[in-house]
Amino acid sequence: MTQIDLSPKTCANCPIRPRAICSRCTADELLELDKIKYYKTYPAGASVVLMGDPMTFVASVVSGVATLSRSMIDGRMQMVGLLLPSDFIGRPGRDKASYDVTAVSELTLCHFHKKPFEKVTHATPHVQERLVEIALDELDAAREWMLLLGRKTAREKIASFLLICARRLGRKEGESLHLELPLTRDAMSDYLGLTIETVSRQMAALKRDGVLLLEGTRKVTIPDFSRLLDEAGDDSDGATLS
Amino acid sequence: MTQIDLSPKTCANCPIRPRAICSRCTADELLELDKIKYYKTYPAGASVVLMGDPMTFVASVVSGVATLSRSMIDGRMQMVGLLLPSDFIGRPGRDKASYDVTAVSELTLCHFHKKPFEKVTHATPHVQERLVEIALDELDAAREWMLLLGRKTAREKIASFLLICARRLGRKEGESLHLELPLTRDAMSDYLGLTIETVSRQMAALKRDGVLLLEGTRKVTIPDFSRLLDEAGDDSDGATLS
DNA sequence: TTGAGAACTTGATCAGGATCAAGGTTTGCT
DNA sequence: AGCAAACCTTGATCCTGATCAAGTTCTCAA
Repeated sequence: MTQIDLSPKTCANCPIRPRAICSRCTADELLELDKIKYYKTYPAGASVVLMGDPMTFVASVVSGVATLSRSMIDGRMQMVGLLLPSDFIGRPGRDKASYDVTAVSELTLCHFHKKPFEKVTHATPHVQERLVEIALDELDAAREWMLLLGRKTAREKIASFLLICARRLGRKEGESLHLELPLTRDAMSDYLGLTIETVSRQMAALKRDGVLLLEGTRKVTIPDFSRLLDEAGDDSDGATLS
Repeated sequence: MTQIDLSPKTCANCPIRPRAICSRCTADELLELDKIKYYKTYPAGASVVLMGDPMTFVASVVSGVATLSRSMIDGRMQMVGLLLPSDFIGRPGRDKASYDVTAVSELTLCHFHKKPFEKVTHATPHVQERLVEIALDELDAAREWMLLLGRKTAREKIASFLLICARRLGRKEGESLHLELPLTRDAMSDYLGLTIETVSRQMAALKRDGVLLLEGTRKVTIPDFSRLLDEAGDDSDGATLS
């Protein structure tokens, strides 16, 4: 019988997400999933799927960054989700993609063919439960984003974006916090419902006001996290760093 | 053994949504659900739950209209969901409300205590599957809304809102389509990320341009549905009326 | 029927962010 | 190293939708 690969890497690639589920999956289930998985790497800028495409797989992000977006006929577009390592891609029970999925940096995905994946997970309530949880997490993020898009000023939008990045990508170092932005200014504008010029100007303004330090264009240092929280205008109990 | 009430009303009140699921629920499951359900009516304007409140129930809308919203400390608020009859309220597996839920008109809900509800549904994959589906539907709606909030003009926002209402509440009558708006101008502005004045002006403009007819302030007639589709700037294959 | 409050409309002015335009930096390829 | 392309910044101007300010029309209860 084949040895099941339970190294951290494999575990992180379980499309039902890291630890939480793996700890509840039986060896048989893991073996089944192992048989149907395959890795694929996309260059920066590549399209993973287009809206309306048949979705024949689910996947999880191993490394790199991807975005979900919707666009209008005239070219206006809005990013509706940001996918970082360990995030899940796919719509159990749905046949067609509802958004464009694009690799923003070089992107490696761990794919699972959808049919066999669904067969494995279909009758296992703990996996279904995890899928509900994933969907609700995404829903919360989307609704948080609706507040941002509908009601926040440009400056607050930028601060909120930095906050999200800081929570997921930041590493603390004494009082201050370092992170590398996963998106270009252009992609940020798509995410925030702004133009690239406004993003650039507001970044400059936050720097001028000492909310952040910039090294080059992507490396950000936040000297005072609570200051950033204020700027984001956030209601949520986000005083803690995850 | 008590007679299980399978009248349309009860079926429509199954929080896992009407027919689709009930047809797959066993008699025992339905009986269990029946035991733990209770109805409650809220006057217009009443708060059903506030963000952060412990959620001790799930429910479905029997009649009336409710809204989900998030607000900022300074009072700015954004509606993040609209609940019409047959819609589901609740977050399986979550303890606290993530949004405010407010009755917009007189609202009747069919409640289920959460603990026993989860006990009934916990080990039944077909219910879990349905819950995934519900969550994904809401996610699609939220992301569609993100495009609206981030990229559409005021006029397009109004048209899109009318479109949504038309799809769910409209009744056809020859070429044209009648509907009664479920929200006040004020609530519309909260939904669309606009001010009440802008909503009023754009409604007037659409009327002036013959996209809609108004009888009083809530009764709308759409003489040409495809015209409305154009105005909404929608990409989706919405040529059909559900 | 009348009156009070809520809901809605309309107008004038203002401002935040978009648009247009030009120049500067970084990155990666040969 | 040198060049082109992509990426980013900054400035000037414009325009959509916000804000401020009256009015008008509904709704409903006494």
